[in-house]
Amino acid sequence: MSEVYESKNFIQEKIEADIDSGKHEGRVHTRFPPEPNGYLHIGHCKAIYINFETAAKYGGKTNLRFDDTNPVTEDTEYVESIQRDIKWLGYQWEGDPLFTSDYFDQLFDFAVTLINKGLAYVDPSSSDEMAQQKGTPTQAGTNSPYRDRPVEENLKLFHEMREGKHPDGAMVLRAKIDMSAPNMLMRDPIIYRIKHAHHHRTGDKWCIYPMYDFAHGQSDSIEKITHSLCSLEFMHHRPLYDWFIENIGIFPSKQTEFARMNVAYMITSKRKLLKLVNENFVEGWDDPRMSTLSGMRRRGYLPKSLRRFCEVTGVAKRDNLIEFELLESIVREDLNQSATRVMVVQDPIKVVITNYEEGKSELLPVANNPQDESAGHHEMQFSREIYIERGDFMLDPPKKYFRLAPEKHVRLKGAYIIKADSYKTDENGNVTEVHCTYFPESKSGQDTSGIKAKGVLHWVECASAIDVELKLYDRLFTDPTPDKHEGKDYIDFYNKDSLIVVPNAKAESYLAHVGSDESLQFMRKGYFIKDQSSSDDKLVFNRTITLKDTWAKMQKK
RNA sequence: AACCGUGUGUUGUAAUGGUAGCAUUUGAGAUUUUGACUCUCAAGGUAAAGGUUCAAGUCCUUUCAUGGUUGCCA
Repeated sequence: MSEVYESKNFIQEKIEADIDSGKHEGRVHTRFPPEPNGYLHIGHCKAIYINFETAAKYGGKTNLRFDDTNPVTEDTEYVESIQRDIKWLGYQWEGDPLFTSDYFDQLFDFAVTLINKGLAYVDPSSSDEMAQQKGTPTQAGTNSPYRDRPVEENLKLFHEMREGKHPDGAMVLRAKIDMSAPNMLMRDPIIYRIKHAHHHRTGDKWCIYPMYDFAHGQSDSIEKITHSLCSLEFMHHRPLYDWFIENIGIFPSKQTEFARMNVAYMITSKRKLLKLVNENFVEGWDDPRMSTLSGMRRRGYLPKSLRRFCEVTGVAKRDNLIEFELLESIVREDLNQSATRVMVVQDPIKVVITNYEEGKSELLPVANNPQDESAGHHEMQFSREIYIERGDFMLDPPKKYFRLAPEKHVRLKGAYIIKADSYKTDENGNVTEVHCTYFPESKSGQDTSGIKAKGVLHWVECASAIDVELKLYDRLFTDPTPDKHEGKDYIDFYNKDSLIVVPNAKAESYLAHVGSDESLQFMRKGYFIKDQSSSDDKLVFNRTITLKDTWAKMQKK
């Protein structure tokens, strides 16, 4: 048996080393710990992928834990959207969703433990004073005058904090570590603060809340998480993470950091996304232009594409900026495999086939997906008057133009070859109607005409066409890193053409019956999905992405 | 400046000290009843300098570049 060398990322190598050494009896348990204060975005997508896939690879489990230690910003709306999005992505967490707030009692006890060990103290210093004490990265800090407060006094004050005897900001509980540590986080970090605020789950039970550093690691430990995978920004927190676990004496979860994924033209700052929503640059968190999972779902991206995107972009520790084109190529590749082909004319111009008998019509079969024989076909009505795309007819075509022009032949996809004979114009010289003749022997699939037509056009028969609204989406920003320019706001790079509405496109009747989960390809145009805002009276389709267009690219040169 | 990280084609990511590969992108061509898809070919890379070694992207040293760290956010 020859062994194929399998390349592993650094997290997998670390886990395999742990398994080989018998750590935790080879158990692998990860967690995804979002704060419920915003919608999940492409960056979370990567974290979800890494946590769930890594555990699954080693037969382990993954918890979903809401890191809800800041009642001021958190809300149940987000708790729900987050669960919906993770499920949509295709992952299922272990058991019920968990909440850091469920551990508030234990965390309080942990704090008491530290106080009793002389490793935490209550400090009434003001915010400014504490900042002074902290020093700077190059300058050691100084001890708080309250650092050596006796244990009994700390205990009494801490309980008073809990009982609501002190207002917000009056005092905090601090860990007693090392005010001269090179790592600023080790300079007696705050672990509990007073916040007389209503919590989305614990209500008014608490008026003190633990800080992230005093909640996250311990929550991992309580859940017996073996591998706590997080992004690089928490690297500096690892010594603190370990310090608390060690000094409280609880299960030794270990943190490993990876570089978070950055994607060109997408922003992932919750605050900046929220501003786009609040100031109506987009229609909501699920606007198809947003980098949120909800947005990408509404845009028509498939969950498997997102998973594959995460896989293909890999796991490493270096900063990265993934090209948007890579995401697009994956989205196209998956959609190409499964999308139903239909014809929709975005900017119609009427074509009259003068030698086609008036009043006659026929039904012509069109393959649902040439990539997949088993997808079958549907029928399109054909008759004397049809619409084609305005841009597919030119009076004075350039070289290598395969489309319709006077005296030129084209194939109507799935139908006949036609030749343009004449046309009508309005008073401004714009073409309003094209008159053609068709070749009865050139019928699709049984062509005996011998006529060669290089161009193939999509079309929709006038009488049976239905009106639909199209929303053509493009990237939200005109710059790949809109929020990385000094002195410029990311809003300055807002792409005003990121949404173009086509109110009256002409679609074949098939679209009247599609569901909102059916991926569609509007032939020669792009991939679309029915929007949730559609009603029986008004159908709306979102453009997921265009088809590649080499002709347009050639034209630009 | 100090501390902690990170440097492989345009971008992303592989390579057990032993042939620098894959995808994307770009370009050329073939094919095509979607100027799509598919196929073929091509372009393009180990930050720099030294060292160890039969052999260095990989190990060591120095330099350079780059990210993070001075919230009662997570």
